[in-house]
Amino acid sequence: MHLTIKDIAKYSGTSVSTVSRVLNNHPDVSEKARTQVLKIVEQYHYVPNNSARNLVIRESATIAVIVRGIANPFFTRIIKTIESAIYAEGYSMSLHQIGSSDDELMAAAMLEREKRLCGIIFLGGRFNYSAMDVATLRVPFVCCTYANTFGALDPEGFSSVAIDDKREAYRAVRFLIEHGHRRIAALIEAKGGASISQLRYEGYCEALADAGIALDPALVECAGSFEMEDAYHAAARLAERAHFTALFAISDAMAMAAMKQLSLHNIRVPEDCSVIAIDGLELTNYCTPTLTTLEQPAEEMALASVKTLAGLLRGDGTNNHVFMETKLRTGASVRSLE
Amino acid sequence: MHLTIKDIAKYSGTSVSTVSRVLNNHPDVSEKARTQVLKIVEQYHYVPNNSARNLVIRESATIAVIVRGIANPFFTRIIKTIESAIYAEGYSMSLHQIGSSDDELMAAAMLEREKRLCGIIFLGGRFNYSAMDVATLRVPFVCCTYANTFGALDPEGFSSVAIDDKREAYRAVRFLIEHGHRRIAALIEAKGGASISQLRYEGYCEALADAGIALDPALVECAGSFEMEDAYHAAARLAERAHFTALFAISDAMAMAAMKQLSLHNIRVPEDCSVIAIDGLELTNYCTPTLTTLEQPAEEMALASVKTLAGLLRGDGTNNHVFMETKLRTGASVRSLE
DNA sequence: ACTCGAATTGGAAACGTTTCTGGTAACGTT
DNA sequence: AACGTTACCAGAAACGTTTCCAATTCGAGT
Repeated sequence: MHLTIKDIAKYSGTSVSTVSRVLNNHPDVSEKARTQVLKIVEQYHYVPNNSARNLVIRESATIAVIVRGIANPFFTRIIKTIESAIYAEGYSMSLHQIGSSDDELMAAAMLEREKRLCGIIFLGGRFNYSAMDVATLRVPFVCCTYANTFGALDPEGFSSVAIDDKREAYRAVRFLIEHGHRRIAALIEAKGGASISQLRYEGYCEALADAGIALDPALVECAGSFEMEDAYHAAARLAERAHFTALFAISDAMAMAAMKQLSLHNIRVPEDCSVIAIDGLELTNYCTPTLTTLEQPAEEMALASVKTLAGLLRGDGTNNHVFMETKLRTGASVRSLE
Repeated sequence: MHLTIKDIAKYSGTSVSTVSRVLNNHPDVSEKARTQVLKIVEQYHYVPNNSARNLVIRESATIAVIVRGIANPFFTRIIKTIESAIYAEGYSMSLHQIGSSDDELMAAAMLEREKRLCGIIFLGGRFNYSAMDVATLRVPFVCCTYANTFGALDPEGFSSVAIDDKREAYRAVRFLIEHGHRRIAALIEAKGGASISQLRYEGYCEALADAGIALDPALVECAGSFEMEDAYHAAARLAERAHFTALFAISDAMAMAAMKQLSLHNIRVPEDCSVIAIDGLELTNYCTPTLTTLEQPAEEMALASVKTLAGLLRGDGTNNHVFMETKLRTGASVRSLE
C-alpha cells in the first residue's frame, strides 16, 4: 500500500504536522527535524496524495488547455511550449481537444469534469464561451491565437495573446501587391462573425482598397473550414471560376491544398500564380514550391499565455490583451509580376 | 462558495449518505428520495468535489497519455480518437508530451505528479520504461504504435497495439521490387536496438534478401531522428553518394523532406526515383507528387488501445499484444521501371 | 535560578466525500 | 399478535492532507 504522511512521521520519530511543514517548506521547523524527515521521505520513496492535499487546499494547481482541432500542426507547436512552461511555473496541465465540429456542450462537460482546475488556456478561435459558461467558472483564462470580442464577455475579464489578424493579413496581401499583383484571390474559411477568417478577410479587403484595387467577389472563396480537403475543393471552384495571378490563403495548410489543386489545373506556382499564407508551419518548407508565409511566433505566444495566466493566478498581474508580430518567411511561391 | 453534499442533504431534507447514494446510483434508495435529491442537485447546480471523492475512493479514473513528440501529425491523429474513446469509457484524460530529446527523468517526474492515475497509454517508441519506473506504478499500461520488448519488462505485464513494423516495411519494399526496382535506398532514423527504425530496416533487408538483391550499405542512410530537417540532410548525403531508382523512407514526414531534397538534386519523383513510406498522413496527399504510403489505421489503433486499457481496469480482459495491418494508399510517387 | 520571548513541536479540527453499521418502518406470514 | 424479512435511511468513521492553536523547549538577559 501507499505510504502516508503518518508513516513518515512514525519512522522519523516526529509528528504529522512537522512532516507536512517540511514537505511544504515552511520556515518554522528545525534543521535537524527537516533533514531527518527528508531522509525518510527519500528512503521510503514517499509521494504525497494530491487528492487529500487538494481537498484541504481547495484548489488543484492544474491548468486546462482546451484546443479546437489538435490536428492543426500550428497548435501542436504551441502546445509543446505551453506544456513545459506550465510545468516550469509549478502547475500541471490537462489538455483537451474539441473536434472541429463538436458543439461546446461537450466542452462544458469536460470543464465540469475537470473542475478544480485553476486556470484555462483556450487555443484557437470559434469557442462558444457563453455555452461553456466560462464566466461562472470563476477561474482566470487566456485565449491564445485569437483575441477578438467574445460575445458578451467583458474584455477586462480575461486575457489574450494573438497576432493582429487583420493587420497581418493586410501585410500578406500588401506583399503581393508590392510584387505587382492586382488580381489577387482569397481563400478563406467563412465570412461574417468575428472569426479569425473574417478578420483576415477584412485585412485582405483593406489592403486592396488602400492600393486602389476594386474588390472582386469572384476572387473570394470560402472553404467552410480550415481542413485541407475543404480548401482543396474550394481552390478548384476558384480556379474554374476566375483568373488571378496571386492567391492569399488564410492558413498554410489551406495554401498547401490549394497549390495542389492549382497544379491540377495546370496553373504553375509561382510562374502563373503566386501564393502567400499565414502560419509558418515547418512542413511548408518542404513542399514544392516552398511556401512564402507569415510565420506566427508560436513559442513566444505560448510563453506569453502561460506567463499571463501564472501572473493572474499568483495575484499580481492583470488581464491584458497582447498582440504579437509575425515574421515573413520567404519561400519560392511568390514572384514579381513582370 | 461551492455547495457541498451536506448542503444538498439539508435542502432536500435528507441525509448526506442518501445524497451520496443517489449520486452514485446505488439501488437502495426510494424513488421519492431519489427524484427529490436530483431536483435539488439540478436546481442548485451542484458539482461534486473530485478530490474528496478520489481521496476515499483511492483512485482517480484518469488515464494518462504520454506521447513522445506531439508535433508528429500521426500521433495527433491518434490522440483525437483516444480522447473521445477515453471519455466514452467514463474516464478522463491527461495528456503529456515528452520532447524528442528530453530524457525520461522529466517523464518520471510527470508521472509522480500525475499519480493517482489509473492507467497509462504510451504513444510512440523510444521510451525508457525502466527509467520511468513504470513497473512500480502498479497501474496497467498499453503501448500504442510500438510493440517490441521493453528492456527487462515482462510482456505479460502490459499490452500493446501496433503495426508489425518489420512486416509492413517488408511490404513497402516488396512493392518497389515488384515495380522493377533493384537499387532501393533506405532512409531510416538509426540502426540498432529494438527501435521502430531498426525493425523497419530489418524488413527492408529481408525484402531485398528474399528477392536476391544484395544489401548495399551505401544505400542506407540514418537521419538520427524522425525530424524533417534531419531527414532532409540525410537525403542529401544519400543523393550525393549513391545512385538509386527508388527510396523507402520509414515515415511520411521523412519521405516528404527527402522528396524536396531529391528535387534540389534534379532527381525527379517518380520519373528518376520512386518513393514509398509508412504512415499515411493526410498532408502527403497534397504534396507534389502525392506520396505512395502504407497507411496506419490510426483510429482503430487508438480505439483498440483504450478498449484494452478499459478492460484491464474493469478487471475483465488480460494483457495482450495486437498487431494491425496497414493499407496501401497509392499516390503518384512510385512508377514501374520500364 | 528565574523570567520572557522566540523557536519549535504535537494534537486536533477541518476539507467533502463514500461506505459501513445499525436502526426503524412497512409489510406479509404464521 | 408476534415474528421475520425487506427496504430504506441516518450517523459516524474513514480517506490523507494542511493548518490553527496550544504546549513545550530553548537561549538569553536579568
